[in-house]
Amino acid sequence: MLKKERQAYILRQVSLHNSVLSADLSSEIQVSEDTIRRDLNELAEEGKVIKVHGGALSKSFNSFYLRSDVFHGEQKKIIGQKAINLLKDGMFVLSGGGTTVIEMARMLPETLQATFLTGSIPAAYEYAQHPNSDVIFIGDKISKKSQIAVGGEAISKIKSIKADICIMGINAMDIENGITDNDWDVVILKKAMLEASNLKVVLSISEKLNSVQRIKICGLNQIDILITELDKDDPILAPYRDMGITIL
Amino acid sequence: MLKKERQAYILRQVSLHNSVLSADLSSEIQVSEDTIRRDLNELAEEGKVIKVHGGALSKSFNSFYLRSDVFHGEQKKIIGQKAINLLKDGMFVLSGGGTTVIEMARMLPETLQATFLTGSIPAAYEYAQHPNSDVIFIGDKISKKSQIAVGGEAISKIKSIKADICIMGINAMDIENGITDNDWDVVILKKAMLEASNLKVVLSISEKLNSVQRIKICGLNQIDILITELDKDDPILAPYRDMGITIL
DNA sequence: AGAAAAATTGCAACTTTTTGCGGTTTTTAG
DNA sequence: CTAAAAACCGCAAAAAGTTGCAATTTTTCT
Repeated sequence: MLKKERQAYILRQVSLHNSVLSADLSSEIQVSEDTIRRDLNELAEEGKVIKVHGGALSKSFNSFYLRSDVFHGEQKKIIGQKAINLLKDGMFVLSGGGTTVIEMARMLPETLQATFLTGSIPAAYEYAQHPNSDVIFIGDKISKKSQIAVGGEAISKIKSIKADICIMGINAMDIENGITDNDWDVVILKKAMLEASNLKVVLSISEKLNSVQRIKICGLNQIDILITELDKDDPILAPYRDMGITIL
Repeated sequence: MLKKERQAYILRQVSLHNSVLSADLSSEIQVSEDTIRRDLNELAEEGKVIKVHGGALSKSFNSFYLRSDVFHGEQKKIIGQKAINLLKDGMFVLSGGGTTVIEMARMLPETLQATFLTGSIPAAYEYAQHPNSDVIFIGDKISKKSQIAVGGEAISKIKSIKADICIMGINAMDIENGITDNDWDVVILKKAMLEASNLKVVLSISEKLNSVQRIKICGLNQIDILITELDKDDPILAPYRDMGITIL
């Protein structure tokens, strides 16, 4: 049995059962556990499974309990506060769904009367807690990984609107490649969100600056404002200011 | 069972019951209490549960909407279990958003491969936890009172589909007036949902039977199946059976 | 074609992780 | 205060992982 064939078999088993044991696979396809382990390592490297002691798990199975990113909570609150200052009564706000954005949503002043458009379940929930702001959910198939609506329906809905401001958390950005991500559906969605908004605001903890992921969302020239937890004169941010981005 | 799998199971139990006992988990998954304790310690370390003597508690903010108001939780679990038996692989399920429905969503078997369509934020969130089922959110303006999408956009989207089954919690029903509610937007939505489905299933704790509210959703002749926490031969249900509704 | 290079695979020795168990200490509840 | 339950500690065995290496297969290059 060829290596590729074997790995395809493993992937099928994983997606079928949500988890596999190295020992089982070994006896099923009659190769040593070492080989299975090496296969699992490769597949994990490629991000196709999650390897654990004794076997591997499917990605989707794991997605929901891998969250709880309360680690940088304080930094995200600082970012949220800065972002809130951009919001004014009457605005149409197109909003993404990362933890940073949700932190912001929790801190919104009750008096704000804005309309939030989002495809993120947690974000919609938070916005809906605010008595004076409206929430419009952009529906479609929900991506389990990120708890947001992705797909053509959502994209075309976004393309049909024009928001005052787009507030978006990101996964990676650097000078050379701009904003990047590793989830195709999310990339498409974020592109559409940026195009549909006048003012384009990006929220990011500094840790994510100067890192790159596989798929490009947009160049830095597309971005108007960058908000991090750092002071706006911090040297890390200088190159971004030089690119013409306003730093808050 | 792999360690991560076990911890995922524990997390699920915690979020389901708000608390777990080490001894229970130990006998459920057939490992020593020490192992459970170590798992709980790890999960507590990661901030995913709160460890206490004898077991662990859920972090209240882990699940993002309030659970305290699930007053008749046990009854709703009975109802949920009955409803789950109606769901088969491959089905398109149109789902409402009451607490009873959410209770059902939490109990879905992981192996179920169905597609859930809903406009309820909490329901979508719960459905999205299931690795093998898809969720499609029917977006529109979110009603703060009920955390569901209401409005023409949602209505027309619902009207454009045909689901196998509609699972809906209700607020009031009686023989004379059928199913009634007191929120105009919700009434419109539920009407559309019923029309878009082949099999129409209503979930209701018995307390809500034989009560009336202001606005009519539909007559009893529109309903195929009624699920309550009562035994199907309970005399309270007799008049509904006489109307031709299947009682489960 | 045929040799060199690279990749794949299984094996053995060794390390790390996981887990259950007995004994001891701490906590809880009456 | 006291007894039972739970937590903790250390240990040892089993399971899984790692590493280096040799045998074999596949690929590459002339």
